Amino acid sequence: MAAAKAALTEYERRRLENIKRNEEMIASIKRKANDLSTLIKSSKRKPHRIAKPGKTPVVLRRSLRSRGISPDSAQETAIPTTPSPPVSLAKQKGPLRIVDDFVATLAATILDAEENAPLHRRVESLQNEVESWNPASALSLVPENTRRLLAGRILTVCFFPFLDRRLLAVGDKYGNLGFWDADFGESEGDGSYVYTPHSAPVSGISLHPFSSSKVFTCSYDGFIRLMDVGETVFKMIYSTEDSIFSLIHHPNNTKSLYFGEGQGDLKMWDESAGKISSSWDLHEQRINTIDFNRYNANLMATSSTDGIASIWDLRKIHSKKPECITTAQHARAVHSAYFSPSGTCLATTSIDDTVGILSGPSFDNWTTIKHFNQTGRWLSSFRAIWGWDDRFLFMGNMRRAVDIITVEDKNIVPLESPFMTAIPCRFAVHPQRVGLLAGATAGGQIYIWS
DNA sequence: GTAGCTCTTAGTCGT
DNA sequence: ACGACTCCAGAGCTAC
Repeated sequence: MAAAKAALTEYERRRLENIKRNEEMIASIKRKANDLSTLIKSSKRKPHRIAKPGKTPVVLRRSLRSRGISPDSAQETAIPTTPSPPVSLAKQKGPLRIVDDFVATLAATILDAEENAPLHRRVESLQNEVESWNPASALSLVPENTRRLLAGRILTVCFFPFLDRRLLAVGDKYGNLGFWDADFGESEGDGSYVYTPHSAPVSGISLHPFSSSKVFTCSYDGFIRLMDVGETVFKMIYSTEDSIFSLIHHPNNTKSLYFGEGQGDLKMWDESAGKISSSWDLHEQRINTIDFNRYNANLMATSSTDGIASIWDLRKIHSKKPECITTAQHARAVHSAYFSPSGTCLATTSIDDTVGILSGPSFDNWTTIKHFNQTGRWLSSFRAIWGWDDRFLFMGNMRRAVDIITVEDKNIVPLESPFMTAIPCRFAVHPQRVGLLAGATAGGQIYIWS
């Protein structure tokens, strides 16, 4: 009890600090972008649908092609044999400045939402809401909640934790980072913001736990970048020759950023020290996901293409090749391993066509659920994610549907919609709002069920 | 042990 | 409506 109270106080203290900082930032950004803002307000044109051909610079705005819009500039059509987006500035090391008319709007949205968000959603009220919630009847999709945001296959989706604003961050194959503000004002723009901080697939997005204006991304290009919307810059946090496949903040120790690099390495970047402070060789092949148990943040789960999902105790991984608490051995590559909301189960997804559930006091009880997971090479692999309690899992279905798995009886109900024109393969649940589920496709679309 | 080849698969875009 | 193109996933195979 005492610990929980202390944690809350710490949380509140940090939030108040952030709010103060954000106020200053908003003022600063609004000052800096005053001309641009008036420009936006006075025009009815839609953000990011306008070409700016011929502009050179450090602009990180996406090309039209990669946005899924046919290119109309002579420059681009002149090179029809180059299907991939133009060689991006994202390849260079060091910070990338964001030169964009609309980033001020995005920054103000994020900073405002963060400032106005209730200090803490009561866990109990969330639980009451969850108990009476039933996905099959509660989830529906309407056309306004679908959008093609990016051109490439989406690998990552992430909700901002705002109660009153449905804001998503999404990463695709081309290194694009897209934001979709589904509650954007009607008359101005369409709530889309697209940047290109990377030159290869964006494999992970992690928001700073106490400051949503700090968006960390990792990529196959070997970079970890930090989009600090308050400073309108993509900082470079870390770079390596290997690919980076997964990224997550430690939920309590917010200055620790864990990421999976190369053939099975897990590294920890220490924000205070500004360097890598730990490195372990946990797997034989790439680490696809990293997750922390929210009721015992010393427990960390990894999933790897080597066919193994493991649970580690951070207090006991001192050596270079540490021992794990439990492993789930799949027949083939494991694409995800996520702790359930209560922290008592671990759900794994493998292309051996099973979803595994580890449960029991020491996670030694193992059951599997059959599920077709052969996505092929053009779709992102399926990952079963938990809903808002331990009852349901959500994941993709090759028949253009969302599969809702009831863990208790292993029953699978597909959720279909005429507005779903492609197979959703990556998902995110809203951390604060029960019944808000986002799915993303290989064609760059996003769907928000509610 | 590993480098190299081959097959699978969905969706977009251009005609 | 159809065909070309995508192409850093993963596995199984062969050859060294």
